[in-house]
Amino acid sequence: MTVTDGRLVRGQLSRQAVMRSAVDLASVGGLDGLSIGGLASEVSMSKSGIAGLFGSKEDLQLAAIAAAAEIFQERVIAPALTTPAGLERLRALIDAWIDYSESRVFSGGCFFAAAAAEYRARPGAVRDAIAAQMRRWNEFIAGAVTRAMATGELPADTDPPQLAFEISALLDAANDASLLHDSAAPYARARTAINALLARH
Amino acid sequence: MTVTDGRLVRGQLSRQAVMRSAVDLASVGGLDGLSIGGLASEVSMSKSGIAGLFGSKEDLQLAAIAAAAEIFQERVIAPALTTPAGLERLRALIDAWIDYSESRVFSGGCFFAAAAAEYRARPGAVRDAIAAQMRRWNEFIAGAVTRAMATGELPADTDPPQLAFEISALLDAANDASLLHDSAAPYARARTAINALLARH
DNA sequence: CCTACCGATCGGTAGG
DNA sequence: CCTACCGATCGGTAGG
Repeated sequence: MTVTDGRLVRGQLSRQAVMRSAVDLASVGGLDGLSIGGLASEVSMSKSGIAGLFGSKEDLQLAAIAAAAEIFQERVIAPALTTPAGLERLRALIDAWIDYSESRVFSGGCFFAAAAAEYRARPGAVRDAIAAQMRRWNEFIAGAVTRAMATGELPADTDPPQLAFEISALLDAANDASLLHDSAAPYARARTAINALLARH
Repeated sequence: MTVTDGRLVRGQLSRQAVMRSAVDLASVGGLDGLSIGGLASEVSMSKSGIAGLFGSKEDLQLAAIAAAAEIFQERVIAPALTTPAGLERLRALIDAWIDYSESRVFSGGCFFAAAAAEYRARPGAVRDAIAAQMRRWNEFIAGAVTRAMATGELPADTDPPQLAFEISALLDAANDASLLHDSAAPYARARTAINALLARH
């Protein structure tokens, strides 16, 4: 397969555009509510055109999780990595996440929060993939906390996984409440709580 | 309609049992995944028997929300109300909620956490009913905080809605992570965080 | 990538 | 509360 194969290039471009729509649809209607037919009409393709791109519905769901992870990387992780390690990077990470949620990168808010709530009690490959992403995210926050301890900006008795749990809890709650009540106020509450948390440490 | 009408009595008993199954199914598979046919086979009734009890799927969903609210009242609110108002009642409320989530009163964990995540981006009567229940719950926590301020157990500059937001964020995060990772550890993290929060105030 | 089709299930209703 | 049915949509496949 060469890069100059027109069909391949078109196929890849189309697949990327299809995935962007798939993730957005799933953030609102759920990964289970994401139907092959519904996605097909959203992107003006035939149902079997979509089916052919993925193979099965579960493959489509797993592809959506991978695509969402890429966008999360671009929007949240990458911007934070441009700042110096330590408390500044931890704060940049929190700001980037709030911006990612509040600016509605996905119509239904954070894709992973929605997907985790939907599949947390349904064993299988989809739940495993979501759990792996969530674990990565929490470990990334904990790593940023550890770096801020190394610079002396957070005290040596800080418990990184515990603080990461608390930070992600407050971020998720802001995402949840903002969507449920059509309000930006929960983001301010999360910022207030996280600032107090970091000031206390 | 008299209480001695056999058909009525049986109808009410059956409706209650049906609702209990409906809420449990919805806690795992979502309020949208709750199908009339699926519920029918779960309780060994005909599909139109279930349909006749409710009228429409949306009515079934709204009835499930109301039934879940009743069980939540029994399991979380009522036990807390047997303790004296103040910090003790606030702590009883938190303990009761953790027990309600951890003991899997519903197979999929807290029904409202699941329903809120599913419908928060889908306007309509179902979302409105869930939002109203969530608002009530947060106001109840805030009220308990206010009482603990009145007894002097929490300082006068405490912000009740802010503290209620933080407490419910930590509880929801424990429910989420416990289900997603099949672990009881997140409940201990939530307890640790909430204890620190209350000790700081 | 398409049309055309499969069996299964969806929400809902007629009629009893 | 039941059987029997309606049109629509589901995931998936055959064949091109």
